[in-house]
Amino acid sequence: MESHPTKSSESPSKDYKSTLNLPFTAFPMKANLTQREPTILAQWQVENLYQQILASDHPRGQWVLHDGPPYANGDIHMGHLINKVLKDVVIKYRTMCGYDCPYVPGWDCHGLPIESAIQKELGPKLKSMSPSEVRKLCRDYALKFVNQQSKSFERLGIFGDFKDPYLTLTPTYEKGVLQVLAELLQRELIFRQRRPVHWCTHDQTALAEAELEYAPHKSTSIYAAYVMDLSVGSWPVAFGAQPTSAAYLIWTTTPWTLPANRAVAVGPQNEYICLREKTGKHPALIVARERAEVVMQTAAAGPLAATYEIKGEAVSGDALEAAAIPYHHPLEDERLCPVVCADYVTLGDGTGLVHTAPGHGAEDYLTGRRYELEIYSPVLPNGRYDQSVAEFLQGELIWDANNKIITHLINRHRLIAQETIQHSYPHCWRCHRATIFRATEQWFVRASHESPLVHKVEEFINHVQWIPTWGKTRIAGMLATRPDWCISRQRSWGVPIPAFTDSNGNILLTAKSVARVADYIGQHGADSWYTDPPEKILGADYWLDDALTPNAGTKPNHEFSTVDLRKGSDILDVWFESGASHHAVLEGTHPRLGYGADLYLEGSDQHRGWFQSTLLEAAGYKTQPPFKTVLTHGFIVDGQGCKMSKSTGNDIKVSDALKEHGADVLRLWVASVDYHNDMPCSRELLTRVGEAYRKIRNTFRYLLGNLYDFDLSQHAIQPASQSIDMWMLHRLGAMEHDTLAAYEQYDFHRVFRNIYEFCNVDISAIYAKAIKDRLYCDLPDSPRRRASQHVCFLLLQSMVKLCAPVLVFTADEVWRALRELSGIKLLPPSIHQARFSDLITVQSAEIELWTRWMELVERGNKQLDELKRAVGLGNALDAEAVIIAPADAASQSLASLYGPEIEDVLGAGCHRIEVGPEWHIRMVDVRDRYTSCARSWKRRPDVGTDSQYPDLSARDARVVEALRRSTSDMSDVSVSSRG
RNA sequence: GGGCUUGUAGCUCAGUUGGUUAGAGCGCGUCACUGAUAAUGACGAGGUCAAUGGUUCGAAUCCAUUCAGGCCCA
Repeated sequence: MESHPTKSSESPSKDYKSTLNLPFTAFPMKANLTQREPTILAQWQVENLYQQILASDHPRGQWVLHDGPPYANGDIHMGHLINKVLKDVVIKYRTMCGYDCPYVPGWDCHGLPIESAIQKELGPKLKSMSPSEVRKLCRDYALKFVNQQSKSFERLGIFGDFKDPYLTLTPTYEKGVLQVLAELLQRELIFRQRRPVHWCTHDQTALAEAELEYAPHKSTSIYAAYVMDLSVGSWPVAFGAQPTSAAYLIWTTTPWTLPANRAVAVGPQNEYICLREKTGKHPALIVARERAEVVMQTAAAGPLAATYEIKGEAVSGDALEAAAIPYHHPLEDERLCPVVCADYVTLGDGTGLVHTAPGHGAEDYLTGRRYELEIYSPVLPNGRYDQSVAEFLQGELIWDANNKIITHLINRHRLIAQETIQHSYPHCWRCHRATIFRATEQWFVRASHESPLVHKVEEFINHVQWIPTWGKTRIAGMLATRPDWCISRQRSWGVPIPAFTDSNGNILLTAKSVARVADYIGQHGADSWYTDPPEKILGADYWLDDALTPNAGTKPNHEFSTVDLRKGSDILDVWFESGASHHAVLEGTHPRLGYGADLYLEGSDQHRGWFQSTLLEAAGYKTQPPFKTVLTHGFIVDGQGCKMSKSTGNDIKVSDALKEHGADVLRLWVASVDYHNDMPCSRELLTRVGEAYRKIRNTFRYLLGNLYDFDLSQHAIQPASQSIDMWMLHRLGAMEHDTLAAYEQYDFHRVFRNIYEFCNVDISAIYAKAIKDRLYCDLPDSPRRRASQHVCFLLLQSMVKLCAPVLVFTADEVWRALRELSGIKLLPPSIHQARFSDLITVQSAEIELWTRWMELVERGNKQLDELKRAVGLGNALDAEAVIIAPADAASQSLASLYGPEIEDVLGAGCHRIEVGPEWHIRMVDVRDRYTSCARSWKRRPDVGTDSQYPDLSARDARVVEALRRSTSDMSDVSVSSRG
């Protein structure tokens, strides 16, 4: 080994380093994004970049993504991040395709969360304040968070009209909302009805489905006997002899609804039997056959402590109904209630007989309507019983009433059993307290499945592209089963439902009156509803002369006198407000956008939320759908695929992640995972993405580093057809093609994969390695070198564009470095003003040969590794590639043509061609055989050919000699023009 | 409990209409380089395709059930 000539023994080596064209660039390897990004942002501000982009030419016309408004409350979280980044990526991509893509961010500013926050701040002071004063505080609160979130979004590199966003609290927006309401009134799609709605007794308001959260809740469940009046109807003979007393056994988890009981529902298909207690002292019980065993076990432990047994045959539910034996109301003995049939009665739990209180349950209500039962709801807004109930319950809080009712039942021997159960139960999204169903007078949009509105929505749905495709199934399914939409809320922070009542109780809410109020509020803001008198708001006496409000209790053609009107105090559901943005923004606050957005892009939860409220409203009066495409993304989960939440401690804060990684890394993370499903995120994953970012950045740096003396206008040169350059261009073309297709299909994780693997494999492991020798060692102006530099430039230019929608800061930084190069000064200042270039295409005939050469390279690498282990060969430059080619002339000529390229792709010192039966390669340790070139470090036979440079290979000797001459001839021109 | 949906190496993802020994990049391990250097290259080890049971000559792929997640609802 010692006999091998080594580099260190060749002292002149150091002297040659100055004759090399080593990479040079001011572009730093370390990104330091946390510091750098804000300076880039500041630069964009100075350049007024977003406005510049909007003002430029857009040959492909307008393309609008309409922003779904986040709630103006709290700091932004990862959910905001993915949504806004995805939107921004789409918009930047479209912009670079030549579209005009204005982005108007919006905020949902009204609603309970803000009002609750203010209430909490105010405490008891609240009572002394007028709605207007409270609204002022709510407004300030909302605007504060709009401002805060706005800054956070901009920090993420999101472009948009942040100086002129849409806010649901502006008068113009509010006007738009009311105009939509007027349109729906015009088409008789709004009605008023007494109906059970989800009700929060703490916040004293009706709640929408979207305002509920389900959580475990402990309830007292009871088995209660509703004693039958056997003097009426006919005892089913199948039950055996008629007992002296009998009862329907019901099971409920809400004993407090017993006062409102109006019927017992049975399943028409279910079979019922009669249980008799052995002693005969207690009433016989009617239960579903399938539930009998469970009931007997439970009852045995109950207050009656009795054993029951089955007597007689079973009868079906409809037979039970037909028997028409009423029962005595559990709390009002004199009231007789019927047995009715209902499809929803299941045998999964309970007794198969359902206590039905039409004023306190959705299904109960429907049953109540069908059987014309009283929709009775004796509970006040604050959750206390009114005066219509039994005396011992009047004024009682319902949650406290359970025990009183149970005691009452026990005293009257009507409680068969009682237990505490834990089950999932709806809670108010704000105060997190359990909610109830309570029948009240509310405003509804006719949106249940029999409404014409729903048919129109179904039609719209078919004309929308849903991504992923199952979005359509999902929203269609929801639509098919949805109830009418309760749009009234008993709060102050929102858009008022501009209904008036006169002293006779007639209600004024018509398309005309609402349109009139819309104009007024559009001028004076919704606050004016609370401050200004009806005659000022409406302007003149008013007639109910257009669409009647069904069930509003107003006679046709009733004449209202504005001085006799009182303003209603309900406001609209916030979902109605945001759902109106298709008009209030696209045709109202920002009419340049126009109705019918190209894209809505939100989390998949919005199938029930914004997409649906938008569709329902638009279907009420528009002929075209409000969006052409709906794209949904999933939710953030942790490394284990579990939901992120503060309570489990697996949540990642945007501000922390931003501080640690910078916006571009976070954006790259968004692009790296498949957002169609849940998006995994963890510290480890972000670190991984950070590494990917560094690889991409370093690739840019390497390419830039090799272009320091490249002038596009002078040096651009076509590579030789057999060169690795051609292979590289071909790969670039293919990558560009697929990456742009991936953008077009919103497949951003494919964009990421393409770019990242391209950096790792095509550029770094293959191309950069192969062209090192020619870039570093050739004469600066050698065609071979210039051709590779040109390819480096093309790579850089293409990749920086492909990265730009995602890596908004880094791409801009690279772009500005690119502009500094010679001969290409016409580029726009920022990458975000650039357009995608035409695709690079390379004729494929010669390219196909490269699959064969790459196989040889792979085998060569394995052999180099074996040589490394076997004989300690550390450097491929000390090896010779022996390319074995078939003997025919064509193969031999191919081998000699591609030999030098294969040598370079392997990073070998030299190559030689041999004849063999088939294509093969053999790597040979030539440390004993050849000398290493002191300049290129290639170990090859032609070292020392030039006697003037005995330590150099032929190529290097020529180069050094040429450099020597040029420096001595033109001593004022430096060899390398770096810096 | 219902609707929609997901489950392929440690991680992120590919796997066409079922067809050899299930792939890639990263990470990891080992080694090399020190002229991309807080970089770079090479080689290598990793998988019962969530589980079970079917259909089939043949299943990651089709069917059923189960388990574990997610969103929405009850």
